[in-house]
Amino acid sequence: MKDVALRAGVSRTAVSFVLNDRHAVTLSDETRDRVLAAAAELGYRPNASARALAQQRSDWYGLVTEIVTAPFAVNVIKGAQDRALLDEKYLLIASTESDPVVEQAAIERLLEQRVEGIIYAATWHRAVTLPEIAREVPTVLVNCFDAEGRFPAVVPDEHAGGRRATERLLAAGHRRIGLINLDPAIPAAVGRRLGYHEVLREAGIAPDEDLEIPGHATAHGGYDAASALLDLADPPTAIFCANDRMAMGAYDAIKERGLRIPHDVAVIGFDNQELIAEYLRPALTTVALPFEQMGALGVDLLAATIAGESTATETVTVDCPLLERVSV
Amino acid sequence: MKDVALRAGVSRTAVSFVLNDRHAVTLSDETRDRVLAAAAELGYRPNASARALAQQRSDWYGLVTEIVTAPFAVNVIKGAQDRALLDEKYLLIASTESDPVVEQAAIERLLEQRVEGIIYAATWHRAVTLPEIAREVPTVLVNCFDAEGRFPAVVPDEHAGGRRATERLLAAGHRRIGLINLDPAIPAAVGRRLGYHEVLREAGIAPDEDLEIPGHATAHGGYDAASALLDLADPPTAIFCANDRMAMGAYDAIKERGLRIPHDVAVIGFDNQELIAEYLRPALTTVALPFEQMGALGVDLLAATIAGESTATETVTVDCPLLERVSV
DNA sequence: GTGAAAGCGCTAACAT
DNA sequence: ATGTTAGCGCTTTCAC
Repeated sequence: MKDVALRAGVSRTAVSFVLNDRHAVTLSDETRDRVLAAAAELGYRPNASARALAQQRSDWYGLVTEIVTAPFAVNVIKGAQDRALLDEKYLLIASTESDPVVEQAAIERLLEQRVEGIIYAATWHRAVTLPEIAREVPTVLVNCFDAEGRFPAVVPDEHAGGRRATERLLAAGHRRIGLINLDPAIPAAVGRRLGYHEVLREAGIAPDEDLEIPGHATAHGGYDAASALLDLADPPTAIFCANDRMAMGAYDAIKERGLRIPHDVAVIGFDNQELIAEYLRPALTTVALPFEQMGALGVDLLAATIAGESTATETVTVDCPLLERVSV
Repeated sequence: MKDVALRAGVSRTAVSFVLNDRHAVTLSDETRDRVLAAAAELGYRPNASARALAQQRSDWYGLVTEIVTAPFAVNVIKGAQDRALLDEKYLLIASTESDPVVEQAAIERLLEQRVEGIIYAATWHRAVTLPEIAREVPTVLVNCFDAEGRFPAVVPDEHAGGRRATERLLAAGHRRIGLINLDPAIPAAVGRRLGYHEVLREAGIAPDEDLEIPGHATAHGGYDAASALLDLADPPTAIFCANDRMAMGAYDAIKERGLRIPHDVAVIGFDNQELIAEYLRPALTTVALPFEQMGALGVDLLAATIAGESTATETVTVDCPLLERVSV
């Protein structure tokens, strides 16, 4: 920076002002141009650490997540990263491996880097408990929530998603709609099922216990559950699978019986796991979990929290859009 | 830090030494303990920026990749991150969106953060040309290579992978083996095909042009190609699909004809795209692209390059292991 | 509009 | 074994 000042024939102060677009003092355009030219010629590149030190502000957010398993995580990261960049904030990504010890160490590292806040993202919607040190800095939850509501959070609207899927099937003329659900203990299963019931009732259809199976959340589980459903004396003409992997298995069960999708049996999924939903034949209509958007909203919420514009316990609910393909 | 020194009743120098495990000077264990205790009590946390400034060393590597599309990217990130952590280096992840402008800006940002080196990872194996500024700092390529060989790189051994898949099919007794390949212009297609030919010839089987189809790299493409293959007068008894998505489509074509996998037709894939390979029914035997390992090796290579232990143009080739499931 | 000067938190000679 | 001291590159206040 000294070199730039020298070359432009001005003070370091002036350089600093120009480079940071400060208008506290007025600089002539000519001076500005000279400084900028000098910086360009010298290939000057500000040193982020020095700036962070001087300003006592890192311009970083930390994003902690179980990066391992999840194609989902990458979408949250992307959404958060893009949004953060708009504010010229950068994302430090730390993975927890779903291991409390690793997690603690990861957060510790973020704090050493003096992140201004933390976004804690889960790969499936659930309650989490953060290690105490996460409180040292503003923290928001994405796709998860604090059991005691101590952190702001952004979560998907499972309930509305369940409604949406069911409504779509109803709109296609189905009246006997099966539900292959997830582990009944998790928020996704509860919410989606609730929406399903609600919509059925509103349509004057009494939910039929036989049509609901809490499946094992894999293709195999979906296959087994769909087989059971299809072998019913009065089988459903449509199946709402609470995730795409199970829908994948359901496809096999349906095809095995010589039935056609969607002609004989309509299928609707949940998650929009693109590799599956898009490439299944026929392509799967499904309700999307908007991870990217959740990541972006997480950053928004974090920024608001840091700015003190958000109540400590605000929960943002985000809509799960329906992706129409051809399985309904 | 001053506070810690004060509390421990020693100099800041001593604190710095203890905290950094320096043995240049010998400190009594008692002093060490006192310092450590004071640091713990005060909840002292070193400031990474300050340290980076003072040491002129950031302890960071930059990882640039097209984070968007790829479930693959996440594995490279994981491998690189874990490996970097072993050296107490951290990863700054920047996404390019496959857009040169974004890419340039991303690298610029990394350089401002004074990363010590850059790992440039592609989501599919190909030649790339890096922006000039990437040369300002040691850079290695992962899953891609510089057309002019100016950067060290780690790439998968497509050729060996092609051999491995073909050998597996041969071992299962197949003699008529179809190949549904990728776009013939890309390294993956060239290498895998080469391996396939080689192994066939070694087994005394003349490659049959009819059995080779350059497919469109989607489930649809795989379906079409497999259909063509199966409708041949003398159809293959096994199909080597150059990626798992096409294998997914091939499954449909096979099942549609009332044939069973692997009994009537064996299928082997490539990529080990877990969502597909694992959940397909029957689960797909496939050759894995070891992204995680490539990420780790990328970090190794970068470390070596920085240390001056690597020739500028070294290319590390990494093996693609066979994952046995049940489709062969 | 400019320049001097202090300071951000830490490291590392060097002298003691 | 400990203290002193001079930076690292930048920001920011203040007097000019």
